[in-house]
Amino acid sequence: MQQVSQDARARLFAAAVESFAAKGFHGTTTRDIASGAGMSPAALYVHHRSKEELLYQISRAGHDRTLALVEEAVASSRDPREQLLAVVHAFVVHHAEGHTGARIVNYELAALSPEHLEEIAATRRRIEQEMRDVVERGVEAGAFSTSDPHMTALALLSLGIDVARWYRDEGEWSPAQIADHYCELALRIVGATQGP
Amino acid sequence: MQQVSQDARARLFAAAVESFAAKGFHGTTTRDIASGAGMSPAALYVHHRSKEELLYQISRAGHDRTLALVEEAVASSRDPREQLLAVVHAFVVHHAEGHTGARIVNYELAALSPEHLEEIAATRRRIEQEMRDVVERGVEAGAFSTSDPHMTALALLSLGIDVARWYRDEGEWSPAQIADHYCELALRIVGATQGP
DNA sequence: GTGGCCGCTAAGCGCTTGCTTAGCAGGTAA
DNA sequence: TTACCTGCTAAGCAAGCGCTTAGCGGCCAC
Repeated sequence: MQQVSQDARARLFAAAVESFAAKGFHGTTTRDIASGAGMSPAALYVHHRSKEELLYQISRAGHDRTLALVEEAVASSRDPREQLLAVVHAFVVHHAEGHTGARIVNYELAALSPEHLEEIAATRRRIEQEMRDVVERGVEAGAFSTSDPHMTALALLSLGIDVARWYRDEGEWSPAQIADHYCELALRIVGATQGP
Repeated sequence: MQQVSQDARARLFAAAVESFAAKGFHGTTTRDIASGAGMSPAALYVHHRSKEELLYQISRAGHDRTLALVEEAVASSRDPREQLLAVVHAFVVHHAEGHTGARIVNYELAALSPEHLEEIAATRRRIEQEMRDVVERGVEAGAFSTSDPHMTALALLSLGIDVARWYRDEGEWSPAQIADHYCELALRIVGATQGP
């Protein structure tokens, strides 16, 4: 039974992700979510405390995943140039393949309760800090050249986040193709000196 | 009376912009809009057909303004490099200063009726085409160098649009400062050869 | 002065919302 | 067989939703 219960919980979670991404938190009803999971409206409250709590869980999981992704990419090398390429590639692929979840993560923050928002915002700051550190270390090492590392790092994140907005599964580019091109752009953006 | 009436209409429009931007279309009630304009809920329907119609008017006006901005910037010079700088600067300043309206323009498209959405989408395609043309003309003239002008143009627009998401009035950079830095980034992104 | 008009509101209609409650099948244990 | 537990649903509640209707008050031409 535990297995079945976990499955029902996960189906509700997945249905909520789909619905929130397509129609937004306020545009989604608890009936939408329940019927998307093939259950009655009341079933939602067997497994989740409220609609907002469900949004929070989705946002929490999405932000944690993104932070982990970024940290892993940074840890994959000691060379700022390699770190930049790893972070940008992982970040862009994640925002393209996971655009459904990423839309909730980036565009439904206003629907979170103040307490939940503050907690999520702290994770966002850590993600931004990781990117800023990569750019700053590259500049210090003489591998990058930019007049404002802070804004440059923000632009790099911005570019990746916005992929979740415009990416379509049926589009002409695959997530990997976009990521490859964005890696080229990233090197230019940070003013990377000629490679090894 | 005409003057007073136009004023009331504009106040409702402005209140809707504020509310839609802060809470999203579905998160905003007609009572929010009316009270934001200092009027009773019924007053909204004296001046606007429906809540969706109001969103459409806001989206329509915002997209027209953006397209005009881009077209003017492109027309300001015959040199691709100058055109790029003019477009990026105007685009970024617009998305920072007008971030309230720009958020509705870019993130509330899903709430439009299918007919309204199609009309708006056509304007968006024209905006994208303008940017693509600038990049392609630059490449043809040998002023720019990029492996995929289409995706590069998309990245430039993407960078500007996302400013509307993260920009804060109380932030450390002014719209002009952001635009100036983004112009530098834009030249790098398109692989501009050394300037005159 | 007065009849007509116009911008606006008070009140409320029908419906949908998030969420609760009472209870029902079907499996488990003794 | 019986008593119980677990995962779920049918039904529905109070509140809030978009929008409508009937009518009021102040300004206008005459």
